[in-house]
Amino acid sequence: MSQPFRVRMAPSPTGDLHVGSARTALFNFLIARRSGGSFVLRIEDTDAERSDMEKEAGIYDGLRWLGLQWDEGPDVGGPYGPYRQSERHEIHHEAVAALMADGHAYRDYTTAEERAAEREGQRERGEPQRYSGLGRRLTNAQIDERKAAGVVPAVRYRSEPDAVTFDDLVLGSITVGPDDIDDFVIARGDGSALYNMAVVVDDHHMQISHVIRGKDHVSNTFRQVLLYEALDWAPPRFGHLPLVVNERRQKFSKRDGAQWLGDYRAQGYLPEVLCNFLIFLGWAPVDEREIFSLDELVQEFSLQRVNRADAVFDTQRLDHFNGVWIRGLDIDDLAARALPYAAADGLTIGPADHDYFAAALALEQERLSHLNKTAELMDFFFDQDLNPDMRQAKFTKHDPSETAQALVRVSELIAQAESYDDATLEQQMRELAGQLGWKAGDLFMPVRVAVTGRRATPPLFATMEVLGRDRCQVRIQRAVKNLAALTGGSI
RNA sequence: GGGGCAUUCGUCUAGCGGCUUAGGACACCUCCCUCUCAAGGAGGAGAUCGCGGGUUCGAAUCCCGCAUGCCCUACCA
Repeated sequence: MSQPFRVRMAPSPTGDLHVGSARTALFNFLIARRSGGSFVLRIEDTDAERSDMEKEAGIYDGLRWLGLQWDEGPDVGGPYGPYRQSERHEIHHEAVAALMADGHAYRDYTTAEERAAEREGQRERGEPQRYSGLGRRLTNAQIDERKAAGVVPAVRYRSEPDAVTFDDLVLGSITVGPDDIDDFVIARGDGSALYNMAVVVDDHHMQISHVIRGKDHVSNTFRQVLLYEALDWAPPRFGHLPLVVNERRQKFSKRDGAQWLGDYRAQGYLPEVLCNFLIFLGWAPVDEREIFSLDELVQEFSLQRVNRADAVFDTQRLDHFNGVWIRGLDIDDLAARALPYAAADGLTIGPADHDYFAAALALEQERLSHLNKTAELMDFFFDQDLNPDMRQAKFTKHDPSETAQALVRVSELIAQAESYDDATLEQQMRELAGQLGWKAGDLFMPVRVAVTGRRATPPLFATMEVLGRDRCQVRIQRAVKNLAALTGGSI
């Protein structure tokens, strides 16, 4: 990639970024950065009636969260604005007028009923359903009549019976036959430009050099190419990415659960992970590495290595990436990221508890699969009233009263330990197990349950060190009490 | 109905005419490590490269046909 590419991302304001759009944005971002070019954000809000500002913000949030900063856009401006399609009506209109002036487009006074009837007839006869140019054949008298009757004409491109070909950066050369493009509408009755028209005009005026988008746009591309020719503008290069599909190999939809970036954020995925995962949906590096930061992707990415086949969004693989990235995070970084999730789940961690939280989190780091599991994994570190259910200890080898006696010994040991740390604790507990004639593991499990209230925890002694002597002592006392209740008497 | 595109383990992918008994990763299974859970390590199972024809000394790789799938087929974007 020698020339700086000017690429763009043109989402509709939906309030959040769709994962498919996020992926398209990623590819565009990478191409721009890699070539030293520009990444343009254009909001395609022409269809929207209501206030889009909030929905627009959702797009910004998603992009920023992923780390895909744009160089030009509605909020940051740029030399080719405005960057909101709804503010470009006049520019579109000029082009539509030009097309009409030189005969490439015409006003169509047919009615919706007439067009529907034509389609219906074609369908019944088993013919391809295409607009035959009804409006071109209306006589002046008919047109006057309709004008008088209040028919508001749409503007249609006047198609010629030629094949259209373009060379796609990903798909290669693509051709559509002469009969397969009809007189499509480029502007509504009210004069506003339709998608294909608006896109061509905007991309041209914004000097977009490469249009990289989803494969679902290839059929639009033929029309757009025609418009570029009619307008006598040099078209950009096109590159169509394979689609991200669900398990059933269809386009992602609401039925497929999480389809918005915000969903993934809420589920505790790291933005780095989304980038890392998404880029592998349709692209692979030259070697067999799998973990890439955005910066590394900028170095490695190449359009030539983009696939043509659609890719299934595999959540298990996403989860795996999340784990790898979480484990790779520096503990302070992880703590800063996990804190909001923990707080959202009701874990109150004041500034004074920060170090304690980080120390505990360090123990859970390799067990944390998603940031939103933080509280679930760590609440026992913060539960002042933890009241361990000792039945979890199972008592397969030693019954509750025996276990209680052992815990009393543990409590004494804790009280006397001159140094309350991982190594000392382990050494002394192993000694105690020996004195008791227990297998070490058989002693550790009830202690674990007593001190954490659960069976699955980080390594026991490191956990006890972080919890601290007092917390452990209190919890073991309670455990002994609970054990006594289980046996129905005292010990 | 029409058009376009695609088709390598269940999934993401490597492969670009011989180096391939088709490589890696996720998930799965076994074992090791081990105080639990993870993480990690070592193995295993899993793809006649959609099917059928060609081209070639030789094809997952090139060509043709078929099948299947997806996308598009609006005065939506």
